[in-house]
Amino acid sequence: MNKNLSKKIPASYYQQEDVVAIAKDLIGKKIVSNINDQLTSGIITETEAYRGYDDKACHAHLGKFTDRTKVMYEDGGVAYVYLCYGIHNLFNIITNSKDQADAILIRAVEPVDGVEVMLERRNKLKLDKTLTSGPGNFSKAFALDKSHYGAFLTGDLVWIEENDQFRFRESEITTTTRIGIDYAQEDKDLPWRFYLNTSKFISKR
DNA sequence: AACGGGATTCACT
DNA sequence: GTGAATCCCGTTT
Repeated sequence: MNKNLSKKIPASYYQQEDVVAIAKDLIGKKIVSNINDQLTSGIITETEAYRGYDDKACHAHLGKFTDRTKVMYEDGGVAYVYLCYGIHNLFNIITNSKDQADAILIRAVEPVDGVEVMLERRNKLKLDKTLTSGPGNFSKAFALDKSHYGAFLTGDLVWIEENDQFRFRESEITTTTRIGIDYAQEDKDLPWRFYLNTSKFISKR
């Protein structure tokens, strides 16, 4: 009774090699934040993979190492958060082993726990798909910002859980191209975005 | 010290 | 569909 209802994913999961496979596998899992004693959770519905050295869309392309990107080179299982367009905190999970600099951007979730808290954080009155779809919107609803740069996904602020109760078919996952990376030349067309097409909480179909 | 741009969102036409 | 908002950071001077 009441077993397996809360299974935090361990660091070894994030340290697997294939960032694209992990990005797809994260669909359907549950992401949780517990910030200022306010717990929010949701089902991951949309992700994008960014692959370290090779990927022209990745901030760590060709080993670029700066104050912003340095956490990407840590062992998998930490958060990489950065400010985009001066407004939006984008939340990523670093994967693979040290120095590989692979990352997965969380682009959308379907809210589960803490909807009232999310509404307050987003200055909204009613739940609709914009509450937690789109990477900036998700981060704001879950109160994830630059203060979580480098946070361990094995810690107590933000983590991901197995979600065995949530079932879906393989055909419910759409594989397509990433968004907002037109500068990445030929890599802009890599099929490294995944979303659960039966959810309405998707940034773009 | 200055400059330019971005893994976006929202309001408006 | 178009454009403004907004600021940190990486690059250049």
